[in-house]
Order: sequence, then structure tokens, then C-alpha cells
Amino acid sequence: MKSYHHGNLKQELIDCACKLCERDGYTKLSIRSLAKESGVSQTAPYRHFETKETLYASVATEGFKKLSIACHIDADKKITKKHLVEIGCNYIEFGLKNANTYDLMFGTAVGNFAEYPELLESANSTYENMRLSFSKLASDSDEVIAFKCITLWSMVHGLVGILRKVQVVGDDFEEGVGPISTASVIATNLEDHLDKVLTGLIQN
Amino acid sequence: MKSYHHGNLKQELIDCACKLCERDGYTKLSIRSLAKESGVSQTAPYRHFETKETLYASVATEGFKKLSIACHIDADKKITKKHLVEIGCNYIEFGLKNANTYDLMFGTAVGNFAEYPELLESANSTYENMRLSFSKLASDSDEVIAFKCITLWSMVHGLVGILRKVQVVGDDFEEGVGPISTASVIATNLEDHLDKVLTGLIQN
DNA sequence: AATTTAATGTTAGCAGTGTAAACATGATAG
DNA sequence: CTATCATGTTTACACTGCTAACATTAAATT
Repeated sequence: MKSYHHGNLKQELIDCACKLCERDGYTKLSIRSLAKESGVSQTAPYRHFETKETLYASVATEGFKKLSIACHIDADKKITKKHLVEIGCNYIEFGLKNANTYDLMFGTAVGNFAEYPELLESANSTYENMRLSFSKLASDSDEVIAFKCITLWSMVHGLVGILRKVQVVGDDFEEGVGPISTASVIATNLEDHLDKVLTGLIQN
Repeated sequence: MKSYHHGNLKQELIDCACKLCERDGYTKLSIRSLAKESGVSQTAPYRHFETKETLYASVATEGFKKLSIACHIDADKKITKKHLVEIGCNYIEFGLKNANTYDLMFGTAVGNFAEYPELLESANSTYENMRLSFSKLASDSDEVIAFKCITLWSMVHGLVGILRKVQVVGDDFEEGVGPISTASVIATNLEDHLDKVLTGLIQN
């Protein structure tokens, strides 16, 4: 027999939402279905999430935490370009393996991160982690480090988007010339690709 | 007095949808509101668009056509890196100025382009245009050209995403070190940035 | 020219959604 | 032990995508 109060509803809703968002995409997620899944009334989630966007923000927050972990590398000593390639690869792998969550994190489902302090914090700390790795690489100024960081981020972010999209674009081109076959070559040689692309940005 | 048949409903719906999608984002668009806007019954659009996704596909198709135009450069002669920078800048400008439409084109609102021949065609021809520009640059093999093309695309695509997102991430970092200020520097020096980033990819 | 047909429009209605308001329960603080 | 307040429920509203059945008229066929 169930007690009137669930006890741990908020966390269960978040966990469940993360799972469903990743499985079906966040558009398919409804507060009502989520409530049903947790065996609770349709409007119970509203005691924990003001709006659906608030729920999205929680899922996105979890996403950034996982991304932070995925992109973290141990390196007390000076790190090399190889480390950055590794970060980039891990980032891309995360984006491709958690594509639906990634959409939530980088799409427009959550309009303004500033309205959700935890989300803001987790997103910023993902950036900050990456920045710290860069700062260990070379004795660049803070500005240059930040610049390189945003540049790498935009590169891997772009690759995630294009690699995913291209699979859906169809390919009626000659062998080896169309976007799909090309992207697939890049995808299967990610390390080489990142290494090459980072060369203009960083030496050694 | 209006006739029973509208006469040009499909095109009017597409035009209207393009406008509303760009103004409010595609999530805010409803078939019913669209119908009302065109002074027609709630279900009339279904005579022209099987599902909402079909409508999205039409809007995305228009988007790719515009993107193609934006990225087109006149160059019968050999083109230089400068031309590619120009293409990249135009691409990014399009992505930032038509952010909501861009989401529709590169997000998951339309699941499988192959189901919408016109969309597929317009998306592929955007790629093909870019590829042709690259092919005029140097005497690379077709594979290398395609590779560079996808790489540039992913770079500018990533920049569009990050430049947009960063504005929403908040910035509680030191001066010049946070993502916002850094991205803003990149955004205001786009040409320089692209030039630098393309150097690893292309000489001259 | 008359008639059939197909394209395009309307009306009514279902099932599902986000969300607000009013109420119920029970854990916890006084 | 009682009052309060966080948490859960019920009910309801306005909106959505979409379907089915019907209406109108343009186009094709005889």
C-alpha cells in the first residue's frame, strides 16, 4: 500500500524525465505521462516544477553535469594537444550518444539559463573545466585561453550537429563526395580529424 | 466577399508559417493559429500538409533555399581562402539573423529529410554549392574537397550554436575570461576568426 | 453542354497537453 | 497536541494535432 506522500518524488521525476528525454526526445515528454509513470496524479509534478521548462532545466542540468564528467581529464602536469583532442573526442562522443539530451542542453527548450541557477552553474562549470584544461596547456594570456576554449567548443559542437544531421540528409552524390560518406570518414577518424583541425589553434 | 476556395492557400500558409516560425520559434506555431491567420477553417491546412512535420519541412526547405543564396559567391576564376571566409561569414550571419528558422533546419523537428523530397533537395544543394566553391579553390581530390567542405560547415555551424547559446549562459567570470565576453570578441571579429581557423585547413 | 470526379474547403469531435484553483492529507514545528 | 505548511488530488479550462463526415466548386470526361 502506498502512502499519500511519495517521499522522493522530485528526484524520481527528474530521473524518469532524463530517461524518457533521452529515449524519445524531449518533445515527446509530457508532464502527465511522467506523473503516471511515477504513479502519482497528473498535477503532482507542479509541486516541484513550476512549468515544463523548469523540468527541462533540471534535465539539462543533469546533462551538463554528465558532460563535465565526460570531458574531464586528469592532468596535473602540463597537458598537450593530445589531451585536447581527447577532450574533444569525449565531448563529441557524449553529444552523439546522448543526442536527445544534448538537444535539450543546447537547443531553445530552455530559453534563459539565468532563470535556473543550477543549470547556469552546471553549464558554466562545464566551460570552466574546459578552460582550466586549456590553461594548463600553454602560458597564454587568459584572454587567449578563453578564445581557444570557445573555438574548440564551437568546433566539436559543430561536428556533433553536422555528423548527426548528415545521416538524415540522404546522399545522392558520387561515391566519396557526398556529405554522408564524408561525414562517416570523419566520424570514424575523429582523433585524426580533431588533431588536424586543432593544429591551427595550438602547437605541440 | 470571399469565395469558398482560397486559391493560393498552400503558398500563403508556407509564407505565413515562415514568418511566424522566425518570429516566435517553431514551437509556438500551431496549425490552428496559422489557419486563423489565413482566414480559413482550423483543418483546412490538412488538405495541403499531412502533418505538422510536413509543414515544418516546407519552412525548412525555404530556409535552405535562403541559406543557399546567402552562401553563394560569384567566382568563375580560382577562388581564395578569402572567398571561403566570406562564405563562412555569410553562413554565420544567416544562422544568427534567422536563428529560429535555423533551429528548424538543423534541429530534430523534421526527423527524416528523406521523407520530404523538396527538403532533401534544397539541403543537398546547399551542400553542393559549398562544395563547388571549394572545388574551385584548389586542385584537391574530390574526397579532400568534400572533407574540407564538411569541416568548414561544422565549424560555422558550431559557431552559430555556441555564439547563440553563450548569450544565454550568463557570465560570472572575470573580465575577458568568461564565455560571453570571449564569444562577443569572436562575433565582432568574425572574419579574422574564420581566417585564423581556416588556416590549418587551407593555404593562401 | 451535362455530368462525373477530384481537389479543396467546413463542421464536429476525440484524445492529449500545459496549467490554474480549490481541496485533502499528513509530516513537522510550536 | 495542535497548527502550519509542504505535498498530493480533483476538477476544470483553453489549447493542441488530427480524423471522419460532409459541402462546395474547379477540372476532367462523356
